[in-house]
Amino acid sequence: MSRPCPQHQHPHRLIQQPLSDLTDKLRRGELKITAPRQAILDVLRKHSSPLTIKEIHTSLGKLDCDLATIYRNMHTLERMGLVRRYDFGDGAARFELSPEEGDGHHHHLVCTRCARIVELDDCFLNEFQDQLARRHGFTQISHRMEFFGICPNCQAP
Amino acid sequence: MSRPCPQHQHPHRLIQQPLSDLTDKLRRGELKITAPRQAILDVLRKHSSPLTIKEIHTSLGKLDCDLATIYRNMHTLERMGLVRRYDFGDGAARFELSPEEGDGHHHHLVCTRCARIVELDDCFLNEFQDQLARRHGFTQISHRMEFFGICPNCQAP
DNA sequence: CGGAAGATTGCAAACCGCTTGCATCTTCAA
DNA sequence: TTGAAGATGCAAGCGGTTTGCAATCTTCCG
Repeated sequence: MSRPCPQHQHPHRLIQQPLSDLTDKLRRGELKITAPRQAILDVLRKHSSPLTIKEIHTSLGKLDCDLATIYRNMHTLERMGLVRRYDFGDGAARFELSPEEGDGHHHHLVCTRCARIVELDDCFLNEFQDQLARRHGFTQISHRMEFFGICPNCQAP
Repeated sequence: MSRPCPQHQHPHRLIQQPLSDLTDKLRRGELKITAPRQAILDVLRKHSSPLTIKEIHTSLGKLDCDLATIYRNMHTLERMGLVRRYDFGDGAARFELSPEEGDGHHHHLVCTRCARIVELDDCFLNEFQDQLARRHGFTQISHRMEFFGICPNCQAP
């Protein structure tokens, strides 16, 4: 069922291609960029929406590798800054390159009928978030925010 | 392992005790308030934080009932206004009485080390949310927002 | 160069949250 | 009284995720 993973030929070959601007962090860490990892990052970079493991696996195409490998690598990449999201309501984790902080931080508007996702480009919560941290004595503060509704296509005529 | 459910004695007895202010909706609907449902609502009313199914099941104590019954009732109660949340990062759904809209709408600040949850009492997103709906043509819009950080107790000295 | 130690992967089994099919029981209405 | 509708317990099943293990590859050190 699963075709041979290219990993079999060159398992730990260090790949020196530049990563996306969002993944400089990854380079700074001591992470070996193996073929499956490179392929996973390529898929994530190609899509603007957060992807499930299954979607990533499907998108790998010829670079197909074992599901367990993807799951394990998502944990590894998460430690390096990848964002894991559970907020889409179906119980499956979704991943995206954009870090919670800094440039590229954004939120989504999700249609609850057809699952269409609209990217929102500005986040206005930084100041409020900082106030919150001071008020409650929290550090390393971050947030998640998603909007839900019914998109124009899905509204009954 | 599971002790006999009290349901066995009085399965569909209508219980007429007043529900919490948040659950007037439930009364208006045509929902039979059975013993397991009453017990579940009691547990939710006793806790200020959103609870997982497992936590609810544990809290039921002597009113213990089958897990499948809780799962089924959560769907039923959800249709009546109960709020299901997936935004706590472990993939398990959590439930709370407060509805998404109207009075009682609020968000949380979660400690990522000890899971302590701080309730935040004001939500300032309604106006922004309405703008968003107009701009993208969405209807029935709602949102989820959670903050994460490390609480004072968990910060290294 | 050779070989040990560590990292990564594929495979299969297990785990966990959740759902569903079925028999049983209660309620409610005819 | 009788039958339909709804709720529950039980057990099996499903999908997403994790884990144990052996094999393979890289790195490092003698």
